[in-house]
Amino acid sequence: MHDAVARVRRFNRLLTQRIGLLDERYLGSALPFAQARLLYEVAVLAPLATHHLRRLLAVDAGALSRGLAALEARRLVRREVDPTNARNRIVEVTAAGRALLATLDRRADARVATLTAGLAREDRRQLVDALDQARRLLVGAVARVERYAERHPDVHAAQAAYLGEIARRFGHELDRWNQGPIAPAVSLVVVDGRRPIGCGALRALEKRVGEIKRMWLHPDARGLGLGARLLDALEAAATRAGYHEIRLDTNDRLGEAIALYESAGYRSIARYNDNPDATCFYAKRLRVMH
Amino acid sequence: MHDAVARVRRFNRLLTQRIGLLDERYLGSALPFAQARLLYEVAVLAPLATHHLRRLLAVDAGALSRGLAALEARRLVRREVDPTNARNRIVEVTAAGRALLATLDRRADARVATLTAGLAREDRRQLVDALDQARRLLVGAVARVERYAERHPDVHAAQAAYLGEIARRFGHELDRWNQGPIAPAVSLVVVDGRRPIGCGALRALEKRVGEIKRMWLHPDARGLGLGARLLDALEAAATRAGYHEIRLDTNDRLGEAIALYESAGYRSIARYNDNPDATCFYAKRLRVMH
DNA sequence: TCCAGATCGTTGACGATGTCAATGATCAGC
DNA sequence: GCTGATCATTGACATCGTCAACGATCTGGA
Repeated sequence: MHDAVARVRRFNRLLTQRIGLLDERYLGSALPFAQARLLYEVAVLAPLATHHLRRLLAVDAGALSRGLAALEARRLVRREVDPTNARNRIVEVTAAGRALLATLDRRADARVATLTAGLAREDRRQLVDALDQARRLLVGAVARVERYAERHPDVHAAQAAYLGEIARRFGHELDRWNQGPIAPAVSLVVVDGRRPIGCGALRALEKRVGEIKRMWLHPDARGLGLGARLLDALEAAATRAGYHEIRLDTNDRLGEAIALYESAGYRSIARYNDNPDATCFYAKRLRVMH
Repeated sequence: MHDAVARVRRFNRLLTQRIGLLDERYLGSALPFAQARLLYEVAVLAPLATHHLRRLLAVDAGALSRGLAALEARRLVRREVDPTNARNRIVEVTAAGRALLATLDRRADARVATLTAGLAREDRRQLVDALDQARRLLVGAVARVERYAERHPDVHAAQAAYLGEIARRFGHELDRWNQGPIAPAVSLVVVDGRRPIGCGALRALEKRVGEIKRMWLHPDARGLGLGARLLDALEAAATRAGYHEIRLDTNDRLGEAIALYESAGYRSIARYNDNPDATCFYAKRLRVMH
């Protein structure tokens, strides 16, 4: 039952935010609609610089500035000047922000539960299945994996979201080893038409050996087969670049990523670098192009 | 292919307008979003009094007044004082309004076609099937058939929409025979949560014989099984009221209605009244309650 | 016949939202 | 060290939804 609600709400979120359904507009009016959506996205992506957030949400700079100011006035988010670049602002969600978000989440759950309460169990199952399939196919129809110039702002934004998510999940920022640019690289970006919703990079590790770095998908875009498409595209780029093998490192706390690599034929290997944040290492031989 | 587009767009409309998806907001910016939606609904429902439109769309009176004024300034709709009640305004769509709507329609079609162009034929079929099923189940989950007081404004609004649609499809208003109140009657209204989206009435024809009048569903709510549910509810009300038989008249130009009646077990009978607009007559014996 | 209360459309006011443009601070690259 | 780019902020404006006030009109009952 709760899983059903969660699945309906994923579709809901896809349609409301990525496209626009079911109007969670007035869940008790704790927050106006746009601010609630903004708070959700910040919670998913923070800590993050606002100009990256702007890219990932495809919103106007003025609107974002005012929206974040409104959230900050309510002490739901915090904006701080980026110490490494005084033009930028880093956004984070406060404890109060997370608490409010949890409340809104419960209300939205209850609303969807009410919505589907009138359905027989079997119909509810069918609804959820149909919504899931519709979501998968809609995203599949819209999403594209594209090669972007290495310095394209969308590349930076998606990679920053990756670093932000890791920092949030690990409770600390990645080691300096993992910060900064990773050129020379092929940068792929997953776009849903208007927005970057994922990324992945390829760089040379040794002669004929490439390395995959910074693969990330927006949480709302996971579980739809996009990860496999992105990985395919990275491998194809590696093959075209003449590599015979791809390696990558990751962390055992990133279960989704590990499952993806293993199902794509990557095998576990010994540590091949000094990355202090990595605990797992994988490799895959590529079919050589002729 | 075109059928696929039409089906996707029905889902689209359900989500954008009844709930809110896919943002046909800026189809060339010929009209702002709310005005385009209003023009569409007027075209589907007109000729209709604005206070009925207000009920059917669940919009604020001020918003509707300003929206219609904006459309009228562009000469897309016409508002005229109701000759039978000077407080009311009757809205109609001008030829220019219909032409613009057709343009917007083509653009939306093209947009959906582009959206699904990336899918393989089989995937596109699955998408359309999933969307249709999701739409059917969502509407089924939300829609209710309820008994309203005979003079409830929503009853009048839905019945007015019925009369408006007939007038538009027939090219002329129904005969006076079919205008005015039809009391004493049971009035059922199909509601989607916020709005009336259908109606049907039952009145006494003879002792133990009831008559169904003014069955209507909003065009966007057709083909989802709601007509059968409404008819069931009317028959149940008739049974409870002690009727042994139900009759109804209709017109052979209303194919959807005739198909519904026949599939529900109604059999064609001879003319039983003087309704000048009716060409077909049906009856069904009810199971007697004990 | 007349009057009180209900119905209806319009208008003003307000806040939220999206968009565009101007501004000033800061940074990157030559 | 200078020029052009990047970034956040702010103002201006139109759209939109909501609430309230207003006047015109109608309805039902005395």
